[in-house]
Amino acid sequence: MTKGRIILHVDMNSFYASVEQSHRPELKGKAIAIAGNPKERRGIIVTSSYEARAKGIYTTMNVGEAMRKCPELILLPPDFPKYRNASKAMFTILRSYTDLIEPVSIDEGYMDITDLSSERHPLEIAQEIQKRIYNELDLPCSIGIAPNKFLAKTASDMKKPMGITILRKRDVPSKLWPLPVIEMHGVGESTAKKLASLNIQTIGELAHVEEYTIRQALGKNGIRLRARANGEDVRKVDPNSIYETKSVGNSTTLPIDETDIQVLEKTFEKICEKVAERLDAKKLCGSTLSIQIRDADWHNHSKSKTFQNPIYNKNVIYEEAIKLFHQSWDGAPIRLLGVTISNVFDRKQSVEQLSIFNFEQYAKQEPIYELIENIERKFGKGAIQKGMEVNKQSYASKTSFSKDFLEDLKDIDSIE
DNA sequence: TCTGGGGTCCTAGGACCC
DNA sequence: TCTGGGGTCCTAGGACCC
Repeated sequence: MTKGRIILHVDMNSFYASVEQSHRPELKGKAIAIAGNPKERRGIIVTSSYEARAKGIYTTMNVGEAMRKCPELILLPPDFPKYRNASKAMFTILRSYTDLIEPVSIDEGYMDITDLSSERHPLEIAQEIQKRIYNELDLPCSIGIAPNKFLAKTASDMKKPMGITILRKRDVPSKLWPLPVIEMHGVGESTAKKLASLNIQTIGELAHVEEYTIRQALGKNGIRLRARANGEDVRKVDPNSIYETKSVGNSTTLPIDETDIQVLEKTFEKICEKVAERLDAKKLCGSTLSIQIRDADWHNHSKSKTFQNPIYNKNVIYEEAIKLFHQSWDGAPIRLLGVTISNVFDRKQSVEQLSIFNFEQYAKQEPIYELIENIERKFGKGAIQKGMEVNKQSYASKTSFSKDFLEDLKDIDSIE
């Protein structure tokens, strides 16, 4: 029997819009929205104030349409550094209570306050946190208090803005079960449709569905959703999850559905540069590269390749991305292009994982001396000169460095 | 209501190994 | 010569979330 936990979910209310209003008080009480460039088709509403929402403005809405619907709407371009600062300040307040904090996005996070609750009532703690975020940062938030993450998240959603909601396990039948299943986190349009075909409309009906039935329809995910519908969730609050990046990507919607290869290649160049920049900032590299293509009808295609050695250099990423693109593009107009590096890990570890097979990929990214140094650090001094042998199981064969190899190294030097 | 850009996790089939 | 079952890795695509 595991001990019961007390989890808070802190959710900032219309975060970007609230940050703007806190910086410019004259915007308070007005319909404002953070949006991309209205002249471009990718100009959409990212966040809007509650005043704007009251007039029918919602996230992903096209800016042009939003202005038609609400002519007095004040549009602001996103200012991410500003939002990141506000986010940091918010988490600093949370961290003054416990280190058991798991940020899930820029504007929300979980706290495990089990150990604090022996001295103070959780509600009192939540009230103080909410008050501090409001008084010190001038930002509203909602907080959910529950025995697990799912219920805490659900609770924080129940009263907005500036709400605090307690959701106990015993409240599940009365408060959760009557709600339509689409309200549940983890249930989107597609899952709701499948559930509807099983005659499941409410969370209560999902909670009581037969195991075999739900597994047939939704697999492992169905079993998990059913557990959540019963208020069960065993996930721990994990403070390290933010440090465990799985992938780094960048994508862009083109101004028009594009077929011009020169424009597409230029776009890839920019995207790859951004990906490389962000990998640099995080000191990461990754062994899998994928490209995304979205066509005019919103059909997505992806092509990916996994390399023996990790990549991170912008030129290498670009070269390989273009190769994948030419292998998969049929010439149809393209709406969106994207590039993602996954299977990422710390660049320091890349020496450890350095494979001599197909190592040119790696060599192109490293100044020549650093490469030799890395190889010798891993395989011992003089390894290259000796023409060492490396056994690679998956190929069940051996290879060795030769004089030719060393000649090749010289050429690689010319690559920036 | 016609949809940006950042992600995560899951599934299913095929290749390959033991 | 024809055959099983388990495990891992890779690829393509889908669903979901903020």
